[in-house]
Amino acid sequence: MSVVVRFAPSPTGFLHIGGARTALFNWLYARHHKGVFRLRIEDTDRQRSTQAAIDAIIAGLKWLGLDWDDEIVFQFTRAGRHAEVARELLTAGKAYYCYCTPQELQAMREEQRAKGLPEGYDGRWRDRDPAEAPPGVAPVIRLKAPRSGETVVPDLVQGEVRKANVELDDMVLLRGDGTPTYMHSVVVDDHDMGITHVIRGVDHLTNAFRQIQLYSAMNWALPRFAHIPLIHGADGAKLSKRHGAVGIEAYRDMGYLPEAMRNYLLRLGWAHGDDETIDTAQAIAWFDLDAVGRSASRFDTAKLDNLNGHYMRAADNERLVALILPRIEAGLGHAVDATGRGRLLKGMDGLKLRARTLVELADSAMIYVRARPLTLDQKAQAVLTAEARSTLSYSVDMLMKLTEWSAPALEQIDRTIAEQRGLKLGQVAQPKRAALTGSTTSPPIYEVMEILGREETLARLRDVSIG
RNA sequence: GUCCCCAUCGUCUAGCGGCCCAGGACAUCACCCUUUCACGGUGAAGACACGGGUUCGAUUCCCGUUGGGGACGCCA
Repeated sequence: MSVVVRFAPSPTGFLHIGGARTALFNWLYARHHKGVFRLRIEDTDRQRSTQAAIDAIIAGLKWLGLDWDDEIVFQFTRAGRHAEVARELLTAGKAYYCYCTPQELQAMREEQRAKGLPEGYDGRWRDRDPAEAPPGVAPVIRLKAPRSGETVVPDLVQGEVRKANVELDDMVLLRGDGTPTYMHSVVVDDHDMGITHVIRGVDHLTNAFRQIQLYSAMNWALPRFAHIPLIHGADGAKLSKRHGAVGIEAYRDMGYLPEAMRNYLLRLGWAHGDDETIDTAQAIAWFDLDAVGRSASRFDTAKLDNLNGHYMRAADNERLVALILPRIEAGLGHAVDATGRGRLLKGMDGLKLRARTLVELADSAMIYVRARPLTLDQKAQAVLTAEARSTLSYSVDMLMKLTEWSAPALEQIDRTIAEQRGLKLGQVAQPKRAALTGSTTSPPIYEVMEILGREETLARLRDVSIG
């Protein structure tokens, strides 16, 4: 049997971390088994579904590099089919009209809770004659679920989870206005789309019981279920707006690489021995559901940062420059010219070794494109004492005589100066760093000088030297 | 409240009865490398929630307690 899985988000918000991980697991499972990964937008809630959310979800998946097969299925367009199945059930006596008003149901729940009973619809219209229907109430169609015995979810991750049927009530298939509920559409669509494996968050586990009852009523073969654990915030609570970034695109904006995100998300709830850095090709080769754990995990930015640093170091320099250029130009207030771009490209090797996010990378890259005179930060100013500035002006003289403008030659000059003046190399180099970058930390300063070029280097040095 | 699930270092996890006085990674600390900061290297500190069983032997199996999470909509 070839594998067909789906990611089925509801377009009521952006693609959050949990959804992204669910999508990733589905995608990996499909790719590993050479199956099909489908995307279905669950937009049956017309009030809350928005085009903006659909766009955000699609953009998020694309950014993460999770490509889906076939056309996207929009659940709402299938409402006719959903109603058809509900009517079929009605005809077969496996579903019935329920005329309860929302207020009535509300009162029912309150009473049950007060008595400590499990909450749910009590089935009062199950066998009642529709002739007794109160006027003016548009009935819903409910599934006539079994009242005894138990329903079992055979789950690839959770094992066999069982629940007594008395705990389950007759779920609504079609609303009073004739539109299908989520519970009903999911089953019909998964069946019609030939879904073989339903991989989703454990928050859907209890839904699975009711959905299985519907599969049984229709005599449809059950898909395999795999309910994966949830991702919590650093404080252990459910991921929410309080934790800052919620949408996956926020992580893109914070400067994370999609491959780093994939690797990080993969390791949340799934492991392959002691392996940590797992690229996508390796993940596809290794991923399977049997290695998915059952306990929830917390989102840890520090580890994401570390992984991101790793993938940035491995990333192509041209790609990195392209990624940070918009941010750099925004900071500058104007476009970066060819000279600047050339410097950025040459500087990448030194820069990317020191950054954990693209934002940090862009910030540190500013040293190559900033206009003179540079603004010096506090520490840089402290380094540039009168003595340091005079040493600097001496080095300007030395540098002007230099014929070969290369990092090794530039370093040799400072070694000579240090020796002449009885200073440590750092005492000569650090003022240069301050003058050339406006800061006390940067890539190796001779590398910076080489990339900046003779003219720019000398100009920046003169800006702060004395004499 | 009812039902379901979970429980190894601060975090992510390995472990599927003896190889474990528990391994790796991130974070932390120290040292090395070094013109700064990183990277890299070496090392340190750091966990089987608790209580009962089962067993010759439990982190691993069973029960309970505690703690955490999830679900209880004509939302998805």
